[in-house]
Amino acid sequence: MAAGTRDALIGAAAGLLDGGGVEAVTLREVGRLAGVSHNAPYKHFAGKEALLAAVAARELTHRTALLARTRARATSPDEALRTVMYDYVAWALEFPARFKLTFGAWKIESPELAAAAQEAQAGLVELVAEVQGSGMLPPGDPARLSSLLRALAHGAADLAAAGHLGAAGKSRASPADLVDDLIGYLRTAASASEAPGLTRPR
Amino acid sequence: MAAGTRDALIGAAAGLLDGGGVEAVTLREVGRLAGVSHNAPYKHFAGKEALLAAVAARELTHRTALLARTRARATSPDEALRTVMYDYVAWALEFPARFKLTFGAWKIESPELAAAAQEAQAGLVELVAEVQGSGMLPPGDPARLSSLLRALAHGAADLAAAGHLGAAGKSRASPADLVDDLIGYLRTAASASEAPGLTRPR
DNA sequence: ACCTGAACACCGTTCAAGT
DNA sequence: ACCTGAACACCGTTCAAGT
Repeated sequence: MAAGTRDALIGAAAGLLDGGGVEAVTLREVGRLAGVSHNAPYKHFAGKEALLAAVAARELTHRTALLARTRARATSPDEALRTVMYDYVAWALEFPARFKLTFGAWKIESPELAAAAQEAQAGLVELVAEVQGSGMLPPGDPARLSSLLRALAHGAADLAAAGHLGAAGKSRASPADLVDDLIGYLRTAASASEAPGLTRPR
Repeated sequence: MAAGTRDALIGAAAGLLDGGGVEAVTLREVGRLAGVSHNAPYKHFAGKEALLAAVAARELTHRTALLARTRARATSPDEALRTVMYDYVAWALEFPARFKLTFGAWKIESPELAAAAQEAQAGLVELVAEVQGSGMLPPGDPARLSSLLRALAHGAADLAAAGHLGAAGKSRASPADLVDDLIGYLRTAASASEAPGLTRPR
């Protein structure tokens, strides 16, 4: 009640999203779940797209908070990075609709959403820089290396959520397996770049 | 004319897809573009979802043919792999709606689509195995390594298409840059695994 | 400031017919 | 076998009111 109609609408939309994907979230049903009429949402959001952007912003904010908590609790930057990557793919597999919505293409200008996205990215870059400092990742621009890590996690999670990872039952690698593989290769590359007589090609 | 109504419907749907995304492809508009009534599609497809699956299958078949042509024309497996990866991200950036549709989650059972997906994957696995043979990629299960490569390309392309790669103008890495980075790290790891006195951790 | 009911244009799908 | 027109239930959005 005290939560306000706006938050109730966002919550109802998130619930419908989890239940049946984006196509299940209908402004009319959202209003029904929130206990208001089917066009009350227009007093809080410019339209359906704006409501969905608010859901995505809330989700991104949650993810950023989780990342900060993981960093604070981890015993090492290396462990924190792994946990963050695992959390990312686990989240995508558990809530595929939220995942797809959050990283969809937004036609709408949402400062709230843009700010949340930037903060999430900044946290990962900081973490990657820390791991580089401990020698477990190769040197170089931490922003670019974090883009590589994120792209891998994102792609593995998206393909797995859609059932496009290891089609036949042959060698089905989970997204977490691919995360492990990448980090392992990067660690090997980091060691090689430090080993005497082995320099990276310029 | 001789193309048949079915192909005309698929072509019309693909055109609408490119013009304004999935939400722009409407069974009624598809029929209009194909010169038939708004419910003629039901004589060729079970419903809207089935028509979209047919578009995705056609797209996947095209991509598989392109991959085979790239392999045949390349001067080396290494060059072929790079070209295939670049083509993948370029395709995603030029036709984001087709890309998203093709690798979306299908609730529908489409043998045509499943067969096309399997063939596309098999081609990449063969290519990766060839590159491994030339020592430019680390050893191991080629299916798993190809999943890693594909997941990176997929994630980089998807994030870039949605504008989520390198938010601020700071260090915006293109999907192709990330592909280069990954292949470079893998090559370093492959060299390290061959270098005497440097073994991969078991 | 927030909400409502009626209305409009649109869509996916079904059905009874037509050839 | 393929196509059509009418109809049904649904949706996003707008508008004139209400408190």
